[in-house]
Amino acid sequence: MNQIVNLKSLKTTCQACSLSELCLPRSLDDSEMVRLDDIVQRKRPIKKGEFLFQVGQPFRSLYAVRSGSVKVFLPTPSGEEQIVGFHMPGELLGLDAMEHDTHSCSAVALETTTVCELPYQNMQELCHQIPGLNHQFMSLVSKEIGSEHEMLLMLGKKMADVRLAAFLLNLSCRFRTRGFSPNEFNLSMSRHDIANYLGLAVETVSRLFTRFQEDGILEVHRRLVTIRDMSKLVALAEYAGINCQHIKDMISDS
Amino acid sequence: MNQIVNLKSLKTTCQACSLSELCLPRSLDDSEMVRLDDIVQRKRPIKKGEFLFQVGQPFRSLYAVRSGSVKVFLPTPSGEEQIVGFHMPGELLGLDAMEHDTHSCSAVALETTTVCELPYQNMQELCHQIPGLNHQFMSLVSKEIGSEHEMLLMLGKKMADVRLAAFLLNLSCRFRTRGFSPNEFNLSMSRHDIANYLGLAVETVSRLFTRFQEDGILEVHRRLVTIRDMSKLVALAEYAGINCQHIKDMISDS
DNA sequence: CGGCCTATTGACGCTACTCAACATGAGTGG
DNA sequence: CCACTCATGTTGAGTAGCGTCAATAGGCCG
Repeated sequence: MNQIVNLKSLKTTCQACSLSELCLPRSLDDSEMVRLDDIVQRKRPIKKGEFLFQVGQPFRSLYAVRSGSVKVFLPTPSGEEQIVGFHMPGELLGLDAMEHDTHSCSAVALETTTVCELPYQNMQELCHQIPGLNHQFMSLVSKEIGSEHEMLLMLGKKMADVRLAAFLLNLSCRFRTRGFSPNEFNLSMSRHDIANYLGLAVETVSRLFTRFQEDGILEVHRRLVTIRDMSKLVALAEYAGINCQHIKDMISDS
Repeated sequence: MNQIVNLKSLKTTCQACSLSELCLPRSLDDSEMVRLDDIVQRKRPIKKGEFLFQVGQPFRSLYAVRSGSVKVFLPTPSGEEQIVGFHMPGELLGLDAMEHDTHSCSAVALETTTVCELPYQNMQELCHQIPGLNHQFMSLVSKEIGSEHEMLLMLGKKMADVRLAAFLLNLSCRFRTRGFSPNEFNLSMSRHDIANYLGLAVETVSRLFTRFQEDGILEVHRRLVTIRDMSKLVALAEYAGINCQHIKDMISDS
């Protein structure tokens, strides 16, 4: 049964993909989408812990997450790692490798994950032929830079609770955009990963989760997070200077 | 006299520009460079403290720094700011605005600065016509993402001294690339800016500068920094996982 | 010369890290 | 099916690093 589903999803075209509005196909017409679809290589699902690419490997393709999630990190000489991002369906990976011809970071699946592979050479040619695709590509690249700016902002203004709040809100938004509940979701990453990403110790993250529960902000069971008081979470994150207007709008709408 | 020099530099073409190897013209042939040159608008110098663009303003152009330096920051609702980067000659600004049609950050000159304005519309067209330009553009964008990853790595691994060391090394490299001394340079930004950028308090930065002097690593007079012991600085920065191999090579060469 | 801004230095307190023990759940093999 | 192990997460105690507050020094400009 599972296999049938997987085979089916392997055949999914860009036209039929529910992520097309988030991903590269956005604003392409049918014939253009077919041409994009032609260069997309849909790979078999990769399991939790498998690498999509590793630092130093030759750069050939960009990847778009189709399902599951991926963490991207820089390994340090001391054998540790610094996570620079978590990627959800519809998001592009490997953008930092276009400068050189090798990957400057590694990407590993946090759960069973499927991706679309976009050979860079073909992408370049197609972007040349389809201005709309080029534009959308630049848009996604620009978005990546923007979200990293936001991350820098967060890491710059210390305060652990603010960082975690902003992180959770960010996830909440991204789940909502993808049609999932913004108030209840499963974290695909470990506490260790969260701590690493936010520049905190694991223990601090753990303590914050319990404190947020005591304050009635969250309910947490293992990796299942339920946001009980969105406004408190927003108030915390706003302290970091994160722009939460769209979330506030969402709250008042409901 | 000054005015004559300025007028002269205002007329500088991409072909004659000493930064062409760092900037967009790289790897373009003569005729292509002329076409790029045609769309470049060279603006009068902007003075220290003047804005190149501000958050919320409509996005029309990218900017390449020609001389001087620029700080880019996100203003927070609380009236503070988070600096996300300092830009030196040959570097592009405004990349994060391509997603929307408004700037998502502000850019202000740290000293008297000249920039080349690249109307985005024209850039897109020209990139379409000149694949080499498009490639170099993507390269610079990719480089931007890469350097922000490095920044995230630095802010993630705390330790104030390591951050400052990595920051100074980064500047040193960039000065060297531009033909200036990697061992002695003027900081165009205030201690306040450095602290903000590195996620530290001004006092901590100040204390670190004195400590680095006591340790014989630096000599600091106001904003003039002289690196006395590059290897110690590298040792500190490497602790952060910053890849310093190219700097080590440079040291052994000299 | 006086005012202002930037930078430095000192004293103190708090946040978050470290070390350590313990709890819980998942996966494995008998 | 249960006991075992390992990975993951939680909680506690102690501490160090860095931020905050405050005072002072030095440079720049009118």
